[in-house]
Amino acid sequence: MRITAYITGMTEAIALLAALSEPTRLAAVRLLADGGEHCVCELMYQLGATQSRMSRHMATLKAVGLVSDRRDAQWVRYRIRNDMPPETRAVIDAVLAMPAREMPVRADSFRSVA
Amino acid sequence: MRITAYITGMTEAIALLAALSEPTRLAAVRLLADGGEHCVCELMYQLGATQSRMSRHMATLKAVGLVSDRRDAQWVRYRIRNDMPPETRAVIDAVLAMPAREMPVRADSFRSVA
DNA sequence: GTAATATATGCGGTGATGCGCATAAGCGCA
DNA sequence: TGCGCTTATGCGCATCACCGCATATATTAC
Repeated sequence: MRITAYITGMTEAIALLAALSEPTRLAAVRLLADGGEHCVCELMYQLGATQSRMSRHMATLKAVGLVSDRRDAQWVRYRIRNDMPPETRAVIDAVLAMPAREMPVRADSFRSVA
Repeated sequence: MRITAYITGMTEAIALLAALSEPTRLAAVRLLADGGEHCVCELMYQLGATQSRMSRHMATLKAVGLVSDRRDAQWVRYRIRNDMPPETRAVIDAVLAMPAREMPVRADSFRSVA
């Protein structure tokens, strides 16, 4: 899904889900969920990501309205936006409440019994 | 995101989000959210999708454990799984609660003020 | 058996996405 | 002005996701 939602007629829900469906971005949101400000350098360190990679992912999160950024000297501090629609916030909270468990190998990948 | 979660070490949350971040799949989940059974032919009609496309999307939703299917004569009836983990169900409910509004053109796509 | 209906799947094309690399741009300080 | 630190971005590449088309499979009816 194209997350460049400025042009396309994309639904907010889809933009939100697409933004969160990337592991590094979701991990960043998890870190930012403490409510504090985090610079890119800290995020890349915590998540083991490249500088350009982390910068771009944060730009994506910003584009969909999940985070805001603020210049502070050399640093750019990102934080979760507190003026999100409550429905959006509810989705994020629900997602973060999910255990970080891996997908189990499902025994019923074949057709379910009637 | 690769949703073929049987091989990769993918997080449940990521698999769920990736599955829901596709417009047709999310729309299908919306239709199935009435709790009833819906065959592929009905879904493709309601959503204006091709047969193969709809079939594949439903297979994806099934692969991540969101829906189950059942053979009924020529038809395959899909429904929302009722044995989902409550955290997963909570995410779905939160997503479906989001208004179907389109992404607004954000005036603050540039840097936020300090 | 054949025909009709419904669904799944192999295959190839196409565009989107995520990445690294290099470089530009912003900021403070000497 | 120049240097160091931090972040953004242009570019090309590799991969992946989604698609349509054709075909296979499953089931019922005749």
